[in-house]
Amino acid sequence: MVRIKEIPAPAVRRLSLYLRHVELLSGRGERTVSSRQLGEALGLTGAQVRKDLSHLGSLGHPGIGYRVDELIVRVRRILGTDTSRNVLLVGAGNLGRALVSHRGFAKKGFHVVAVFDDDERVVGSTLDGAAHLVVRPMIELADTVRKKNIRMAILAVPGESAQSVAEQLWEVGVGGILNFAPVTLRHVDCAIAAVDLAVHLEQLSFRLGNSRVG
Amino acid sequence: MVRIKEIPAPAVRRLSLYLRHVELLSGRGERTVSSRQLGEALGLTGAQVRKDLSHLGSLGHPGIGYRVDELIVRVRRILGTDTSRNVLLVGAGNLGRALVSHRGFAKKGFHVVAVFDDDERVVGSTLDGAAHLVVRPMIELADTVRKKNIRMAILAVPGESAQSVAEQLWEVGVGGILNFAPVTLRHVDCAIAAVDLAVHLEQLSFRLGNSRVG
DNA sequence: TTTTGTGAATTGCTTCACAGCA
DNA sequence: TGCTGTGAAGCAATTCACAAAA
Repeated sequence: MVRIKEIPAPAVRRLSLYLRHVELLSGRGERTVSSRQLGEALGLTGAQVRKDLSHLGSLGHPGIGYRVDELIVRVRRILGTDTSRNVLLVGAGNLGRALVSHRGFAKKGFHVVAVFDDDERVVGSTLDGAAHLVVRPMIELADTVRKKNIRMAILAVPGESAQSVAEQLWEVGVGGILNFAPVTLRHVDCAIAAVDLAVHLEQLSFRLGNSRVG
Repeated sequence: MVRIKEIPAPAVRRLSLYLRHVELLSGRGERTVSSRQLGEALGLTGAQVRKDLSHLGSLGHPGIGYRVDELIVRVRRILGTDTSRNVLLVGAGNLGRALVSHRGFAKKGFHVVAVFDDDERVVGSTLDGAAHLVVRPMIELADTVRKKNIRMAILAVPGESAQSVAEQLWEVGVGGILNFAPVTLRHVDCAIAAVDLAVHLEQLSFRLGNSRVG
């Protein structure tokens, strides 16, 4: 069987950034962009950009650069954002509520269509700025995932419950989890993206402590 | 001149995760942990853990493992979180407000001590759950940074204003920016950590589209 | 000219495997 | 025996540099 060459993980991460910038250029009416310009905008070399984009197949035009509309279509298809997706949220705390109304998700075609929490003080309440969403108890998870064809979840619960909720998500067939809880999720065979907000500040702190910045 | 060996960036990222897990173990009353156990908890090999920790100097005890209290002290010192730090927030929107009350920051010793926004509809208002914080106009930025000895900022403004705000932060002497805006910040000589929430969902989407997950 | 795509060279990270200590 | 620290090997990613296309 012919296997499509794997795209290296660091390259996939950068694809999102290329897309983001090229969408910006498109909004400004730009028609083409060179690897050099794209790199410049993101703090990368042109060679890096070309190598990354070469994974999508031959797409650039020698002497011209890349056509922004072609690039957008191609990268979206690879990332799977050429079509919109339903997403669910578990954890209706401060962070969870902010994420539901985050405009960046909708802009990329991710729609939060269900919210779950097991705290009976919030179950049944609606969310500010998203009044169509009522917080549901976890017991309804399986049902909703099936009915709304949900494959991705945002996990914004306390660290103590994160592992257990992740296992529930996996059991009902969710294939990808964006985890905001400060724990490493184990033994769930999903794609997992972890965002520990405090860890990011910690990383900045490290770089401040060891730098010639300033 | 003798130069301290640089710690590779991927190793520094993992140090935060080691610390997080070892703090958990400490809370459970564990006294020691082996590289194997630590790796197991984070999905890494023991060799990886040992190599990473070897950058901190010889710290483990052959036949025993690592003592959790020693490890905590040592990693915190390297990351610069052995002492607490004042942080400011720019952007009092939904996300910004959620971040101010994020308990994970305080747990790691990061205290949001000032909030700025240039929308006159929010300047002067206080934040739920943090009533001591009044939203200030950007004009007061320089003054506050100096008075409160602030070196790190959280940037939660719309993409359109992010670059300009970042430049202001840099000009008043902020050395590290945690950027939630969906743009790449350029021409500011600060340490920058970027968290584009939509990009993380996009990465999950990619992995779902190309996987044997499930 | 300008700019791509890509092998080759290089750099950097991870894994291996084992000597040495407790 | 159990476990660390670390050179050496292996693997992966980045950068170089240039032929080819417009």
